[in-house]
Amino acid sequence: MVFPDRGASAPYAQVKQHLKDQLSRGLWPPGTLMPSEAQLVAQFGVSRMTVNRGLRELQAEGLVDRVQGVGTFAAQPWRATSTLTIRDLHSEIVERGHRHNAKVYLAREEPAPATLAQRLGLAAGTAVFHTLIVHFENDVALQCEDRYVNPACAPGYLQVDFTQTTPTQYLLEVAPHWEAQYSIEASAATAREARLLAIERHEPCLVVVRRTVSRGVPITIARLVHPGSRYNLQGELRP
Amino acid sequence: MVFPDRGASAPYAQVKQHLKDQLSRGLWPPGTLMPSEAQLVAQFGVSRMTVNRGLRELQAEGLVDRVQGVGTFAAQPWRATSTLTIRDLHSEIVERGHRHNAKVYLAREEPAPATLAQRLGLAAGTAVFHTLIVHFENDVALQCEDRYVNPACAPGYLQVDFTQTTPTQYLLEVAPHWEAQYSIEASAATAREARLLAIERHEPCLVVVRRTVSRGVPITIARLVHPGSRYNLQGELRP
DNA sequence: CAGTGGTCTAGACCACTGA
DNA sequence: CAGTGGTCTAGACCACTGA
Repeated sequence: MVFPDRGASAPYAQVKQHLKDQLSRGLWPPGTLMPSEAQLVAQFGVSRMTVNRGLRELQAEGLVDRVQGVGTFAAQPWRATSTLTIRDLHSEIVERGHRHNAKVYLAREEPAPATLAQRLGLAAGTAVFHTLIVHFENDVALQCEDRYVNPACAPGYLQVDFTQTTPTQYLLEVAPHWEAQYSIEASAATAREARLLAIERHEPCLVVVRRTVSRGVPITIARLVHPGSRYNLQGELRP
Repeated sequence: MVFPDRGASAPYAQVKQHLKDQLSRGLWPPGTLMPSEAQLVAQFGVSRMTVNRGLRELQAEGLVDRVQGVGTFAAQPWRATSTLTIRDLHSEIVERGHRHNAKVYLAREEPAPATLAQRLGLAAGTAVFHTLIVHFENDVALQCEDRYVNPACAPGYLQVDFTQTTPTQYLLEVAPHWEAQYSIEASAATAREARLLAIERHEPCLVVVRRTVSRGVPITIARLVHPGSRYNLQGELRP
Protein backbone atom coordinates (compact mmCIF):
# COMPACT_ATOMS: atom_id res chain seq x y z
CA MET A 1 0.00 0.00 0.00
CA VAL A 2 1.35 3.38 -0.98
CA PHE A 3 0.62 6.43 1.12
CA PRO A 4 0.51 9.34 -1.27
CA ASP A 5 1.89 12.50 0.26
CA ARG A 6 2.82 10.75 3.49
CA GLY A 7 5.66 12.75 4.97
CA ALA A 8 5.50 15.30 2.18
CA SER A 9 3.77 18.42 3.44
CA ALA A 10 2.17 21.07 1.29
CA PRO A 11 4.49 23.00 -1.03
CA TYR A 12 3.99 26.33 0.75
CA ALA A 13 4.96 24.60 4.01
CA GLN A 14 8.07 23.16 2.40
CA VAL A 15 9.20 26.57 1.21
CA LYS A 16 8.53 27.97 4.65
CA GLN A 17 10.35 25.19 6.47
CA HIS A 18 13.31 25.41 4.11
CA LEU A 19 13.72 29.12 4.78
CA LYS A 20 13.26 28.55 8.50
CA ASP A 21 16.01 25.94 8.50
CA GLN A 22 18.38 28.21 6.63
CA LEU A 23 17.60 31.07 8.97
CA SER A 24 18.28 28.98 12.04
CA ARG A 25 21.56 27.87 10.50
CA GLY A 26 22.54 31.49 10.35
CA LEU A 27 22.71 31.59 6.55
CA TRP A 28 21.12 35.03 6.62
CA PRO A 29 22.18 37.01 9.66
CA PRO A 30 19.59 39.49 10.94
CA GLY A 31 19.09 42.33 8.47
CA THR A 32 20.38 40.37 5.48
CA LEU A 33 18.51 40.43 2.19
CA MET A 34 16.90 37.07 1.48
CA PRO A 35 15.86 35.58 -1.89
CA SER A 36 13.04 37.33 -3.70
CA GLU A 37 9.74 35.64 -4.43
CA ALA A 38 10.72 35.30 -8.07
CA GLN A 39 13.94 33.51 -7.13
CA LEU A 40 12.10 31.13 -4.84
CA VAL A 41 9.52 30.46 -7.56
CA ALA A 42 12.36 29.41 -9.85
CA GLN A 43 14.13 27.42 -7.15
CA PHE A 44 11.11 25.44 -5.99
CA GLY A 45 9.19 25.28 -9.24
CA VAL A 46 5.97 26.47 -7.64
CA SER A 47 3.74 29.43 -8.34
CA ARG A 48 4.31 32.80 -6.80
CA MET A 49 1.20 32.60 -4.61
CA THR A 50 2.62 29.50 -3.00
CA VAL A 51 5.95 31.13 -2.21
CA ASN A 52 4.10 34.22 -1.06
CA ARG A 53 2.08 32.28 1.47
CA GLY A 54 5.17 30.75 3.02
CA LEU A 55 6.86 34.14 3.29
CA ARG A 56 3.74 35.79 4.64
CA GLU A 57 3.54 33.26 7.43
CA LEU A 58 7.20 33.71 8.28
CA GLN A 59 6.52 37.41 8.50
CA ALA A 60 3.55 36.80 10.80
CA GLU A 61 5.86 34.77 13.02
CA GLY A 62 8.28 37.66 13.15
CA LEU A 63 11.09 35.79 11.40
CA VAL A 64 11.36 38.02 8.36
CA ASP A 65 10.66 41.63 7.47
CA ARG A 66 9.18 42.37 4.08
CA VAL A 67 9.25 45.76 2.43
CA GLN A 68 7.32 46.41 -0.75
CA GLY A 69 9.58 47.52 -3.53
CA VAL A 70 12.68 46.46 -1.65
CA GLY A 71 12.74 42.85 -0.56
CA THR A 72 12.60 40.32 2.25
CA PHE A 73 15.04 40.56 5.14
CA ALA A 74 15.97 38.25 7.97
CA ALA A 75 14.54 39.68 11.18
CA GLN A 76 16.01 39.94 14.65
CA PRO A 77 14.62 36.78 16.17
CA TRP A 78 14.26 38.08 19.71
CA ARG A 79 11.70 40.56 18.57
CA ALA A 80 9.35 37.64 18.31
CA THR A 81 6.92 37.94 21.17
CA SER A 82 6.31 34.90 23.24
CA THR A 83 2.89 33.51 23.87
CA LEU A 84 1.71 33.11 27.36
CA THR A 85 -1.45 31.21 28.01
CA ILE A 86 -3.45 32.56 30.88
CA ARG A 87 -6.19 30.04 31.17
CA ASP A 88 -9.35 29.76 33.13
CA LEU A 89 -8.29 28.40 36.51
CA HIS A 90 -11.19 25.98 36.59
CA SER A 91 -10.25 24.20 33.36
CA GLU A 92 -6.62 24.21 34.35
CA ILE A 93 -7.38 22.40 37.61
CA VAL A 94 -9.84 19.98 36.03
CA GLU A 95 -7.34 19.16 33.30
CA ARG A 96 -4.81 18.15 35.92
CA GLY A 97 -7.42 15.66 37.11
CA HIS A 98 -7.91 17.57 40.33
CA ARG A 99 -10.93 18.90 42.14
CA HIS A 100 -11.85 22.56 41.95
CA ASN A 101 -14.08 24.30 44.42
CA ALA A 102 -14.70 27.87 45.40
CA LYS A 103 -15.79 29.80 48.46
CA VAL A 104 -17.68 33.04 47.96
CA TYR A 105 -16.79 35.59 50.64
CA LEU A 106 -18.50 38.56 49.12
CA ALA A 107 -21.08 39.20 46.39
CA ARG A 108 -22.80 42.54 46.55
CA GLU A 109 -23.45 45.88 44.95
CA GLU A 110 -21.25 48.79 46.01
CA PRO A 111 -20.64 52.38 44.98
CA ALA A 112 -17.44 52.41 42.92
CA PRO A 113 -14.46 54.32 44.31
CA ALA A 114 -13.24 57.03 41.98
CA THR A 115 -10.20 55.23 40.52
CA LEU A 116 -12.09 52.04 39.89
CA ALA A 117 -15.06 53.86 38.37
CA GLN A 118 -12.74 55.58 35.98
CA ARG A 119 -11.15 52.35 34.87
CA LEU A 120 -14.62 50.90 34.30
CA GLY A 121 -15.65 53.98 32.35
CA LEU A 122 -18.31 54.93 34.90
CA ALA A 123 -19.02 57.99 37.00
CA ALA A 124 -17.58 57.89 40.53
CA GLY A 125 -20.07 56.44 42.97
CA THR A 126 -21.97 54.43 40.36
CA ALA A 127 -23.07 51.08 41.75
CA VAL A 128 -20.89 48.17 40.63
CA PHE A 129 -20.90 44.48 41.45
CA HIS A 130 -18.13 43.23 43.69
CA THR A 131 -17.23 39.60 44.37
CA LEU A 132 -14.47 38.08 46.44
CA ILE A 133 -13.95 34.40 45.76
CA VAL A 134 -11.23 31.96 46.75
CA HIS A 135 -10.49 29.05 44.45
CA PHE A 136 -9.17 25.74 45.74
CA GLU A 137 -7.39 22.89 44.01
CA ASN A 138 -7.89 19.73 46.06
CA ASP A 139 -8.74 21.97 49.03
CA VAL A 140 -5.54 24.01 48.70
CA ALA A 141 -6.17 27.72 48.16
CA LEU A 142 -4.71 28.69 44.80
CA GLN A 143 -6.24 32.00 43.91
CA CYS A 144 -8.02 34.88 45.58
CA GLU A 145 -10.19 36.60 43.00
CA ASP A 146 -11.26 40.13 43.83
CA ARG A 147 -13.50 41.29 41.03
CA TYR A 148 -15.54 44.32 40.05
CA VAL A 149 -18.11 44.09 37.27
CA ASN A 150 -19.85 46.75 35.22
CA PRO A 151 -23.54 46.01 35.98
CA ALA A 152 -24.64 47.19 32.54
CA CYS A 153 -22.70 44.32 30.96
CA ALA A 154 -23.92 41.54 33.24
CA PRO A 155 -27.14 42.48 35.06
CA GLY A 156 -27.62 38.97 36.43
CA TYR A 157 -24.10 38.65 37.82
CA LEU A 158 -24.99 38.63 41.50
CA GLN A 159 -27.61 35.89 41.04
CA VAL A 160 -25.06 33.39 39.72
CA ASP A 161 -23.95 30.51 41.96
CA PHE A 162 -20.17 30.84 41.79
CA THR A 163 -19.58 27.57 43.55
CA GLN A 164 -20.88 25.95 40.36
CA THR A 165 -19.37 28.19 37.69
CA THR A 166 -16.61 30.78 37.64
CA PRO A 167 -17.07 34.51 37.03
CA THR A 168 -14.84 34.14 33.99
CA GLN A 169 -17.06 31.47 32.48
CA TYR A 170 -20.23 33.40 33.24
CA LEU A 171 -18.93 36.68 31.86
CA LEU A 172 -17.80 34.95 28.68
CA GLU A 173 -21.35 33.82 28.06
CA VAL A 174 -22.71 37.30 28.63
CA ALA A 175 -20.06 39.09 26.56
CA PRO A 176 -18.49 36.47 24.32
CA HIS A 177 -15.80 38.48 22.55
CA TRP A 178 -13.42 40.65 24.43
CA GLU A 179 -10.03 42.16 24.76
CA ALA A 180 -7.99 42.18 27.93
CA GLN A 181 -5.04 44.09 29.31
CA TYR A 182 -3.14 42.64 32.18
CA SER A 183 -0.17 43.25 34.35
CA ILE A 184 1.79 40.67 36.29
CA GLU A 185 3.71 41.56 39.37
CA ALA A 186 5.01 40.18 42.62
CA SER A 187 3.80 41.64 45.84
CA ALA A 188 2.70 40.71 49.30
CA ALA A 189 -0.90 39.75 49.87
CA THR A 190 -3.06 42.11 51.85
CA ALA A 191 -3.88 41.02 55.37
CA ARG A 192 -7.29 39.79 54.28
CA GLU A 193 -5.93 37.93 51.26
CA ALA A 194 -3.32 36.25 53.41
CA ARG A 195 -6.02 35.08 55.77
CA LEU A 196 -8.26 33.80 52.99
CA LEU A 197 -5.41 32.00 51.24
CA ALA A 198 -4.08 30.63 54.52
CA ILE A 199 -0.58 31.91 53.90
CA GLU A 200 1.80 33.91 56.01
CA ARG A 201 1.44 37.65 55.97
CA HIS A 202 4.62 38.25 53.98
CA GLU A 203 4.58 35.35 51.57
CA PRO A 204 5.34 36.62 48.07
CA CYS A 205 2.35 36.37 45.75
CA LEU A 206 2.00 36.46 42.00
CA VAL A 207 -0.60 39.11 41.28
CA VAL A 208 -2.33 39.34 37.94
CA VAL A 209 -4.52 42.37 37.37
CA ARG A 210 -6.75 42.00 34.37
CA ARG A 211 -9.06 44.53 32.78
CA THR A 212 -11.50 43.19 30.25
CA VAL A 213 -13.10 45.24 27.52
CA SER A 214 -15.69 44.20 24.96
CA ARG A 215 -16.32 46.38 21.96
CA GLY A 216 -14.77 49.32 23.77
CA VAL A 217 -16.90 48.92 26.91
CA PRO A 218 -15.06 47.89 30.08
CA ILE A 219 -16.69 44.80 31.54
CA THR A 220 -14.68 43.82 34.56
CA ILE A 221 -11.49 44.35 36.51
CA ALA A 222 -10.06 41.49 38.50
CA ARG A 223 -7.16 41.21 40.89
CA LEU A 224 -6.02 37.59 40.99
CA VAL A 225 -3.66 36.81 43.86
CA HIS A 226 -1.76 33.52 43.86
CA PRO A 227 0.57 32.26 46.59
CA GLY A 228 4.02 32.25 45.05
CA SER A 229 4.79 28.84 46.46
CA ARG A 230 1.78 27.21 44.83
CA TYR A 231 1.47 28.77 41.42
CA ASN A 232 3.53 29.87 38.45
CA LEU A 233 3.05 30.81 34.83
CA GLN A 234 4.78 28.98 32.05
CA GLY A 235 5.29 29.86 28.44
CA GLU A 236 7.54 29.45 25.51
CA LEU A 237 9.03 31.46 22.72
CA ARG A 238 9.44 29.62 19.47
CA PRO A 239 10.52 31.46 16.34
CA MET B 1 -7.58 65.49 -4.94
CA VAL B 2 -8.96 61.98 -4.72
CA PHE B 3 -7.28 59.34 -2.62
CA PRO B 4 -7.99 56.06 -4.30
CA ASP B 5 -8.48 53.24 -1.81
CA ARG B 6 -8.13 55.61 1.11
CA GLY B 7 -10.07 54.00 3.93
CA ALA B 8 -10.89 50.98 1.81
CA SER B 9 -8.66 48.09 2.83
CA ALA B 10 -7.95 45.00 0.79
CA PRO B 11 -10.92 42.74 0.03
CA TYR B 12 -9.59 39.85 2.13
CA ALA B 13 -9.24 42.25 5.05
CA GLN B 14 -12.79 43.46 4.54
CA VAL B 15 -14.15 39.95 4.65
CA LYS B 16 -12.12 39.26 7.75
CA GLN B 17 -13.18 42.44 9.50
CA HIS B 18 -16.82 41.87 8.62
CA LEU B 19 -16.76 38.40 10.17
CA LYS B 20 -14.88 39.72 13.19
CA ASP B 21 -17.51 42.39 13.72
CA GLN B 22 -20.34 39.88 13.47
CA LEU B 23 -18.55 37.55 15.86
CA SER B 24 -18.04 40.28 18.41
CA ARG B 25 -21.72 41.19 18.11
CA GLY B 26 -22.51 37.65 19.14
CA LEU B 27 -24.19 36.77 15.84
CA TRP B 28 -22.57 33.33 15.99
CA PRO B 29 -22.22 32.09 19.55
CA PRO B 30 -19.22 29.83 20.17
CA GLY B 31 -19.63 26.52 18.39
CA THR B 32 -22.09 27.86 15.82
CA LEU B 33 -21.68 27.04 12.14
CA MET B 34 -20.64 30.08 10.16
CA PRO B 35 -21.12 30.79 6.43
CA SER B 36 -19.16 28.58 4.06
CA GLU B 37 -16.49 29.91 1.73
CA ALA B 38 -18.89 29.52 -1.19
CA GLN B 39 -21.53 31.61 0.56
CA LEU B 40 -19.03 34.33 1.36
CA VAL B 41 -17.80 34.30 -2.23
CA ALA B 42 -21.37 34.98 -3.37
CA GLN B 43 -21.99 37.55 -0.67
CA PHE B 44 -18.84 39.61 -1.26
CA GLY B 45 -18.38 39.00 -4.96
CA VAL B 46 -14.74 38.03 -4.54
CA SER B 47 -12.84 34.89 -5.45
CA ARG B 48 -12.60 31.95 -3.14
CA MET B 49 -8.88 32.47 -2.47
CA THR B 50 -9.69 35.91 -1.11
CA VAL B 51 -12.36 34.61 1.25
CA ASN B 52 -10.05 31.75 2.20
CA ARG B 53 -7.29 34.09 3.25
CA GLY B 54 -9.57 36.06 5.53
CA LEU B 55 -10.85 32.88 7.16
CA ARG B 56 -7.39 31.39 7.47
CA GLU B 57 -6.19 34.45 9.35
CA LEU B 58 -9.20 34.35 11.66
CA GLN B 59 -8.31 30.75 12.38
CA ALA B 60 -4.70 31.69 13.11
CA GLU B 61 -6.01 34.24 15.59
CA GLY B 62 -8.07 31.56 17.27
CA LEU B 63 -11.40 33.16 16.44
CA VAL B 64 -12.79 30.34 14.30
CA ASP B 65 -12.35 26.60 13.99
CA ARG B 66 -12.32 25.11 10.52
CA VAL B 67 -12.89 21.45 9.79
CA GLN B 68 -12.36 20.06 6.32
CA GLY B 69 -15.51 18.51 4.96
CA VAL B 70 -17.64 20.07 7.68
CA GLY B 71 -17.41 23.83 7.91
CA THR B 72 -16.26 26.88 9.82
CA PHE B 73 -17.34 27.36 13.41
CA ALA B 74 -17.15 30.25 15.82
CA ALA B 75 -14.48 29.46 18.42
CA GLN B 76 -14.43 29.99 22.15
CA PRO B 77 -12.69 33.34 22.26
CA TRP B 78 -10.87 32.76 25.55
CA ARG B 79 -8.85 30.01 24.03
CA ALA B 80 -6.95 32.73 22.25
CA THR B 81 -3.56 32.96 23.89
CA SER B 82 -2.30 36.31 24.87
CA THR B 83 1.03 37.66 23.81
CA LEU B 84 3.48 38.73 26.41
CA THR B 85 6.54 40.58 25.33
CA ILE B 86 9.59 39.80 27.40
CA ARG B 87 12.12 42.22 26.08
CA ASP B 88 15.76 42.76 26.55
CA LEU B 89 16.05 44.84 29.71
CA HIS B 90 18.65 47.10 28.15
CA SER B 91 16.44 48.20 25.25
CA GLU B 92 13.50 48.57 27.59
CA ILE B 93 15.42 50.96 29.82
CA VAL B 94 16.94 52.91 26.94
CA GLU B 95 13.54 53.27 25.30
CA ARG B 96 12.21 54.90 28.44
CA GLY B 97 14.95 57.46 27.95
CA HIS B 98 16.76 56.24 31.05
CA ARG B 99 20.30 55.21 31.75
CA HIS B 100 21.23 51.54 31.99
CA ASN B 101 24.31 50.26 33.67
CA ALA B 102 25.42 46.93 35.04
CA LYS B 103 27.70 45.63 37.75
CA VAL B 104 29.39 42.30 37.22
CA TYR B 105 29.74 40.39 40.49
CA LEU B 106 30.86 37.10 39.06
CA ALA B 107 32.19 35.83 35.74
CA ARG B 108 33.97 32.52 35.90
CA GLU B 109 34.10 28.89 34.90
CA GLU B 110 32.63 26.34 37.33
CA PRO B 111 31.84 22.64 37.38
CA ALA B 112 28.09 22.32 36.79
CA PRO B 113 26.00 20.89 39.61
CA ALA B 114 24.06 17.78 38.58
CA THR B 115 20.63 19.37 38.09
CA LEU B 116 21.96 22.28 36.13
CA ALA B 117 24.18 20.07 33.97
CA GLN B 118 21.16 17.97 33.11
CA ARG B 119 19.13 20.99 32.08
CA LEU B 120 22.03 22.14 29.88
CA GLY B 121 22.35 18.68 28.37
CA LEU B 122 25.84 18.17 29.80
CA ALA B 123 27.45 15.58 32.04
CA ALA B 124 27.53 16.46 35.75
CA GLY B 125 30.72 18.27 36.65
CA THR B 126 31.33 19.64 33.17
CA ALA B 127 32.73 23.15 33.27
CA VAL B 128 30.16 25.85 32.54
CA PHE B 129 30.31 29.64 32.49
CA HIS B 130 28.61 31.44 35.32
CA THR B 131 27.87 35.16 35.52
CA LEU B 132 26.08 37.17 38.15
CA ILE B 133 25.18 40.65 36.99
CA VAL B 134 22.95 43.35 38.45
CA HIS B 135 21.25 45.76 36.08
CA PHE B 136 20.39 49.31 37.08
CA GLU B 137 17.96 51.82 35.64
CA ASN B 138 19.10 55.32 36.63
CA ASP B 139 21.12 53.69 39.41
CA VAL B 140 18.15 51.76 40.81
CA ALA B 141 18.68 47.99 40.84
CA LEU B 142 16.05 46.43 38.60
CA GLN B 143 17.26 42.93 37.88
CA CYS B 144 19.67 40.40 39.28
CA GLU B 145 20.72 38.09 36.46
CA ASP B 146 22.21 34.77 37.52
CA ARG B 147 23.19 32.97 34.35
CA TYR B 148 24.84 29.72 33.31
CA VAL B 149 26.09 29.27 29.76
CA ASN B 150 27.02 26.17 27.79
CA PRO B 151 30.68 26.90 26.86
CA ALA B 152 30.37 24.99 23.60
CA CYS B 153 27.84 27.54 22.34
CA ALA B 154 29.72 30.68 23.34
CA PRO B 155 33.44 30.01 23.90
CA GLY B 156 34.27 33.69 24.20
CA TYR B 157 31.56 34.46 26.76
CA LEU B 158 33.84 35.20 29.70
CA GLN B 159 35.94 37.67 27.69
CA VAL B 160 32.97 39.94 27.01
CA ASP B 161 32.69 43.25 28.86
CA PHE B 162 29.19 43.05 30.28
CA THR B 163 29.17 46.64 31.39
CA GLN B 164 29.05 47.51 27.68
CA THR B 165 26.70 44.84 26.34
CA THR B 166 24.25 42.40 27.92
CA PRO B 167 24.60 38.62 27.97
CA THR B 168 21.33 38.43 26.05
CA GLN B 169 22.66 40.65 23.27
CA TYR B 170 25.95 38.79 23.10
CA LEU B 171 24.37 35.35 23.05
CA LEU B 172 22.00 36.43 20.31
CA GLU B 173 24.95 37.26 18.10
CA VAL B 174 26.59 33.92 18.78
CA ALA B 175 23.42 31.85 18.34
CA PRO B 176 20.95 33.98 16.40
CA HIS B 177 17.90 31.75 16.32
CA TRP B 178 16.55 30.12 19.39
CA GLU B 179 13.65 28.85 21.34
CA ALA B 180 13.03 29.61 24.96
CA GLN B 181 10.97 28.15 27.75
CA TYR B 182 10.27 30.25 30.77
CA SER B 183 8.42 30.23 33.99
CA ILE B 184 7.27 33.24 35.96
CA GLU B 185 6.75 33.09 39.67
CA ALA B 186 6.77 35.17 42.80
CA SER B 187 9.21 34.34 45.53
CA ALA B 188 11.53 35.91 48.02
CA ALA B 189 15.01 36.81 46.91
CA THR B 190 17.87 34.83 48.34
CA ALA B 191 19.96 36.59 50.96
CA ARG B 192 22.61 37.41 48.39
CA GLU B 193 20.11 38.66 45.83
CA ALA B 194 18.45 40.87 48.43
CA ARG B 195 21.82 42.39 49.25
CA LEU B 196 22.74 42.96 45.61
CA LEU B 197 19.37 44.49 44.79
CA ALA B 198 19.36 46.57 47.96
CA ILE B 199 15.96 45.33 49.03
CA GLU B 200 14.67 43.91 52.27
CA ARG B 201 15.16 40.24 52.85
CA HIS B 202 11.48 39.37 52.45
CA GLU B 203 10.46 41.70 49.67
CA PRO B 204 8.44 39.76 47.09
CA CYS B 205 10.27 39.39 43.78
CA LEU B 206 9.14 38.53 40.30
CA VAL B 207 11.35 35.68 39.19
CA VAL B 208 11.64 34.70 35.55
CA VAL B 209 13.57 31.52 34.82
CA ARG B 210 14.43 31.17 31.19
CA ARG B 211 16.04 28.27 29.39
CA THR B 212 17.20 28.95 25.86
CA VAL B 213 17.70 26.30 23.22
CA SER B 214 19.02 26.68 19.70
CA ARG B 215 18.50 23.90 17.21
CA GLY B 216 17.96 21.46 20.07
CA VAL B 217 21.12 22.42 21.95
CA PRO B 218 20.63 24.17 25.30
CA ILE B 219 22.56 27.45 25.32
CA THR B 220 21.86 29.11 28.61
CA ILE B 221 19.72 29.13 31.72
CA ALA B 222 19.06 32.39 33.49
CA ARG B 223 17.32 33.29 36.72
CA LEU B 224 16.15 36.89 36.50
CA VAL B 225 15.08 38.33 39.83
CA HIS B 226 13.18 41.63 39.90
CA PRO B 227 12.07 43.52 43.00
CA GLY B 228 8.27 43.36 42.96
CA SER B 229 7.99 47.01 43.85
CA ARG B 230 10.05 48.15 40.87
CA TYR B 231 9.06 45.93 37.99
CA ASN B 232 6.05 44.32 36.37
CA LEU B 233 5.13 42.62 33.13
CA GLN B 234 2.37 43.90 30.91
CA GLY B 235 0.51 42.31 28.07
CA GLU B 236 -2.73 42.18 26.24
CA LEU B 237 -5.12 39.71 24.78
CA ARG B 238 -6.85 40.81 21.63
CA PRO B 239 -9.01 38.39 19.68
C1' DC C 1 -23.52 11.91 -3.19
C1' DA C 2 -23.21 17.03 -2.51
C1' DG C 3 -20.91 20.13 0.30
C1' DT C 4 -16.95 21.44 2.82
C1' DG C 5 -12.28 23.29 3.41
C1' DG C 6 -6.92 22.79 1.80
C1' DT C 7 -4.19 23.94 -1.61
C1' DC C 8 -2.12 25.11 -6.09
C1' DT C 9 -1.74 27.46 -10.67
C1' DA C 10 -0.68 31.00 -14.24
C1' DG C 11 -1.72 34.86 -14.99
C1' DA C 12 -2.81 39.85 -13.78
C1' DC C 13 -2.55 44.82 -12.01
C1' DC C 14 -0.76 47.64 -8.71
C1' DA C 15 2.32 50.59 -5.36
C1' DC C 16 6.53 51.19 -4.06
C1' DT C 17 11.72 51.59 -4.16
C1' DG C 18 16.17 52.83 -5.74
C1' DA C 19 19.25 53.26 -9.59
C1' DC D 1 13.34 51.93 -15.38
C1' DA D 2 13.57 47.08 -13.58
C1' DG D 3 12.74 44.71 -9.51
C1' DT D 4 10.18 44.13 -5.42
C1' DG D 5 6.25 42.64 -2.63
C1' DG D 6 0.64 43.04 -2.05
C1' DT D 7 -3.15 41.32 -3.75
C1' DC D 8 -6.77 39.29 -6.69
C1' DT D 9 -8.86 36.07 -10.11
C1' DA D 10 -11.10 31.93 -12.14
C1' DG D 11 -10.26 27.97 -12.41
C1' DA D 12 -8.57 23.30 -10.71
C1' DC D 13 -7.88 18.81 -8.00
C1' DC D 14 -8.08 16.84 -3.76
C1' DA D 15 -9.44 14.79 1.07
C1' DC D 16 -12.76 14.67 4.04
C1' DT D 17 -17.53 14.51 6.10
C1' DG D 18 -22.18 13.16 6.74
C1' DA D 19 -26.56 12.08 4.65
